[in-house]
Amino acid sequence: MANMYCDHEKEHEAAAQRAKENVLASGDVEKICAVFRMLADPTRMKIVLALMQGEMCVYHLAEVADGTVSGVSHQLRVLRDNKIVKAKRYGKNVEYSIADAHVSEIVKMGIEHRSCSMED
Amino acid sequence: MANMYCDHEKEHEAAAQRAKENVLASGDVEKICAVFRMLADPTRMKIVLALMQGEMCVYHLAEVADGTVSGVSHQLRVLRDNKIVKAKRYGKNVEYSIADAHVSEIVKMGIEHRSCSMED
DNA sequence: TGAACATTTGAATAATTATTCAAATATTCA
DNA sequence: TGAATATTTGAATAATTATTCAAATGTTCA
Repeated sequence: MANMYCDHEKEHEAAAQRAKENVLASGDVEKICAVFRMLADPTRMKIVLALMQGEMCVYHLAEVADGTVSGVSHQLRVLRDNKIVKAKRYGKNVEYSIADAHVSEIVKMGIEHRSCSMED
Repeated sequence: MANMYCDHEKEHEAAAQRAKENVLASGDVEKICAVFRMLADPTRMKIVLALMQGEMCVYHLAEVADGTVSGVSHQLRVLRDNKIVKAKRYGKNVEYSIADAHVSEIVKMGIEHRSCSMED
């Protein structure tokens, strides 16, 4: 505490302190990560991007995501467990849709970020 | 195409079509995912949350993230490769900071999303 | 009821990735 | 130059997770 570790010790300590008192203190880091983890997989991302255009059932989602129905169904379960999408059955079919507006917003920001960092 | 797969066939087909013409067509899905993948790991998220309070060097980041200096350094490399953080050396120290404003915005949305879905 | 269709599930495999520890590199300063 | 400090790297291990295929479940309708 008393000894200087680096040139900007004081500023760093202060920032570190703020960080600890901030979100880190809540112990919610893992839960915040969970949202992002859902969007980190290409198959899941394709599913979400597809659902942002309208509700759909597994068959069409598999088509859009270019995967098997089984594989997409597995990911839909994960997405459902994590409250990213919701499901409703209509007869033989189950229609999926985005669970809440935040999800779409976050995805849109991701797309925007990508567009703006095109000059790699 | 001609046969009905489910009750809302037409709407689903239309949405699927839109999805394919949209972001999916760009082939950038993997790149969009990359941003989210960076934020999907607790250690990396803690690093980013810390840096949102101000620039810091590995030692303090390790302290905040409650990890080893080596482990945090590895993740800093990943974050750097993915343009999430940037580094600048000052003498013996290397100061890290958030690479661009989008990153902070996306993280904030994640935190917000978490806060709003507290009623689990 | 049972055949046909739509979707989900379980178990196994394969692939990805975070973490650890020891060693290497970089920088300052006496 | 060499000792001290700060950071990075490489290789190995451990853990997580996406995908696949076969089988099970749910739903309609003749």
